Amino acid sequence: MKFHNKLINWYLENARELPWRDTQEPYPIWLSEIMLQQTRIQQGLPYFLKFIKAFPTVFDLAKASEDKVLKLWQGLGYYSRARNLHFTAKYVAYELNGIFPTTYKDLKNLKGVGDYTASAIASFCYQEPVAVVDGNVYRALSRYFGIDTPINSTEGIKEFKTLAEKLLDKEQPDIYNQAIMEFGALQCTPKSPDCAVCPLQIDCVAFRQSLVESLPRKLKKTKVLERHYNYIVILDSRENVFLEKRTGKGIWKNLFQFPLIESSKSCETSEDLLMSNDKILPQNILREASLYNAKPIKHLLSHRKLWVKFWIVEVEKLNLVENLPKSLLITNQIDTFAVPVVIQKFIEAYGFSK
DNA sequence: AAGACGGGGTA
DNA sequence: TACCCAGTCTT
Repeated sequence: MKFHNKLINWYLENARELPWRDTQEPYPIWLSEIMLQQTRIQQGLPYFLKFIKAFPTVFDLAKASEDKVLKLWQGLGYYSRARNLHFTAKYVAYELNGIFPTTYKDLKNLKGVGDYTASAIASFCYQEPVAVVDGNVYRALSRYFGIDTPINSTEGIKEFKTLAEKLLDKEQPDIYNQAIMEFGALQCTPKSPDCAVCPLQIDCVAFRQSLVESLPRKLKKTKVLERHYNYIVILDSRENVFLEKRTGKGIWKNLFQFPLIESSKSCETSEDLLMSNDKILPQNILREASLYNAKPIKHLLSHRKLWVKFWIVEVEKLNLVENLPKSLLITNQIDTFAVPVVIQKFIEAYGFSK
């Protein structure tokens, strides 16, 4: 039996039921694919359900504000996905009359849609014979064929894509693509796959040569930089608080936060804050800052290790504070703003009223 | 070609 | 800790 037939037979027995597998409509499939980039199904699923409920059609998503989209995306990470999602929704709704492109080539021109996602939508919705290559596919192919080319090298990306195209069942590219990804996710898992019950075991090079644990190969990742973040929570008795929007480049773009003072070393006193203050906040405000968490919160990202401290400044009335940057906004509805997870956790711990 | 970009699950 | 997850975009 051919490789793709074994895979599809396995899939028909083992496939999970997922909401985006009930349909061939591009909107929910596009939405799910964007959400699942570098994201486990278990983590993405509740967000998918939330989005479909809030935005049943691409027009509803297009009509929403970016702030609203980011708020619903809060906690899922890689926020450029949400910004690109919203951009593309507006493009499809207003420039394409709500009709998604129907080919791999045209889909790939959409913002946020790369090789994988274009292949997924083209095959799932329109049965175009194009092969998906995601983390699951890399792992399954690398092991089955015993390929040790690093999957994140330029050469590896080309090699695995070519191989995937060759293996594709062109009569049912949608089923085949689903099958190989599901196989990687459930059977050919990163750690301790249960090779004893694998339908491909007999021809699997990695199994026969005991290479399962060492494949796939991957180039070393970049090193993690450490940073010290001091968030200054300025509030009055009515729980009005200052927020600023992160703009420009860098993490958490277009999300909100308390005014931030970044320091090269850990700040222990309000004097330390003054030393690191980049002419952002008035000195008389900072002198009143009291440290909320003596032990910094360690917040790990894929490329950063953040040490986070929150400082509290209570004032009489927020709108009487002088010499503040114009970029700050005042709110007593902090729960309506999209914030990074580390700030959301503080908000819940501190007990802002909802 | 290498980095930037989040957060959570797992061993 | 370290690695991984239905990757894409920028430099």
